[in-house]
Amino acid sequence: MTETTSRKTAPIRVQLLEAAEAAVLAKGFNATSIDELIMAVGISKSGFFYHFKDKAALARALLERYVEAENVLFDEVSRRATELSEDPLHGFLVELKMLAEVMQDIPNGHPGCIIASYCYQDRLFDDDVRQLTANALLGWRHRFKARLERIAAVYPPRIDVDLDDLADMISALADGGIILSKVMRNPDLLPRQIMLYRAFVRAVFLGN
Amino acid sequence: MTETTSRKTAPIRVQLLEAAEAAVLAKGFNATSIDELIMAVGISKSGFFYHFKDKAALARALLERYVEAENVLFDEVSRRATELSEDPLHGFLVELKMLAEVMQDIPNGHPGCIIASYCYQDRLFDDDVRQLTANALLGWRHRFKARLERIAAVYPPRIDVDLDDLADMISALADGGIILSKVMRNPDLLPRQIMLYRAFVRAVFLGN
DNA sequence: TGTACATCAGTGAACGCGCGTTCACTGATGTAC
DNA sequence: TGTACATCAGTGAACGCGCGTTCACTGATGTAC
Repeated sequence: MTETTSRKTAPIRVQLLEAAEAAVLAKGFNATSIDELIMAVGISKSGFFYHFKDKAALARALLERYVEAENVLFDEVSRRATELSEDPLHGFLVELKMLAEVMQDIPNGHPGCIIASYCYQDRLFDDDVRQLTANALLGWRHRFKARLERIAAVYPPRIDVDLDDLADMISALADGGIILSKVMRNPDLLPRQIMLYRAFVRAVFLGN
Repeated sequence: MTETTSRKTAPIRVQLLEAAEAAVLAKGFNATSIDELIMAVGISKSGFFYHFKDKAALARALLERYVEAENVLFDEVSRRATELSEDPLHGFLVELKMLAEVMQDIPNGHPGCIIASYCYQDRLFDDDVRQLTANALLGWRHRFKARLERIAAVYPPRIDVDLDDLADMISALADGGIILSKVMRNPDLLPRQIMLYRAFVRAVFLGN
């Protein structure tokens, strides 16, 4: 009954994290006050400190929740894509298309990447948090590199590229595409960049 | 005698902007206090308000200075590259190589993009500032699209891509590459992403 | 079934400090005549 | 060359408000015996 879509009221702690995520992505961590979060959720200030020992604990919980959710999303899309195709290249191309569609379908565009936000405020956080962000990006590099290597074993690359770089490129284009979309107020720009990445992958392994 | 390399002490206003830029890229705008800037520069708080009517004026000046500097850099690299080659495609490939080298040569890696930073804190700023960031990205789209169109006139694209998207891709990869480099603490990641973009452009117009 | 205690999920009031901003002032340099 | 005034580039003290954090407390639910 604990739905991920959280029909009806989610636990206070989760409500706090949801309010915090939106605020942090819009104003940054420092400008996000505990006061505004408790007002949004309807508890007292001391109630906040029951759930988080201090503001730094909120920062860490927010990051962990975000990374976990992204990993679940990637797992899900990857699973659906590999079900549809035996061939590693075509499976990956399907996966990228699905990823673009997921981004396309977010009502007001992707709300933003907590890692990118934290990266531009990293002096506010301890090394613990910095390590978590680096590990998240490393994880995505490994995830996509593994897929690229399975492709390269079947389709020898037509273009000389480093597979680590090509794996990182998807993180770079996601973060960069989110920024494009947000700044230009055009949600399409992110999925379009992902489709461009797909065209590149196709060119690398298929030659067109 | 007013050197852009600013040997010997720059004007106080410029010193304030330099201190502010470093602080904003490390902690965000809200967490950057006027106190720390005046301590870095050695003036009193009222001295700050002589140069900027309020903190919002600092935000705007910082952004304008950053966009201007980037445009100067792009102009410079573009000029040097077109001098070296008549052919639009080879000129652009040289330009991208130079851009990667410039990024490579920054001592501790690229310090960060003010536009990306502001994008993740945009509720802190007025529409004036938001318009400036959008216009900067639009300018870069037009700049690179013009180059791509001149290439496409000579080298019909082998891969079906939208030239607006391909032009935007360089902004996306720059912003995304900066984030990769900062989070993973590896300055090479940004220039490597730019070289990957170069490989893609080559594939689009040359087929390999 | 009743009593004692523990845990959970908070409340309410107070704190001190850092922040952006204002205001009246100042000493050095530039300009008009 | 001397005087009057204006501008430039700041100083110093005070302000009030918002922030994160602490502390003693509480009422509802769960568990042991």
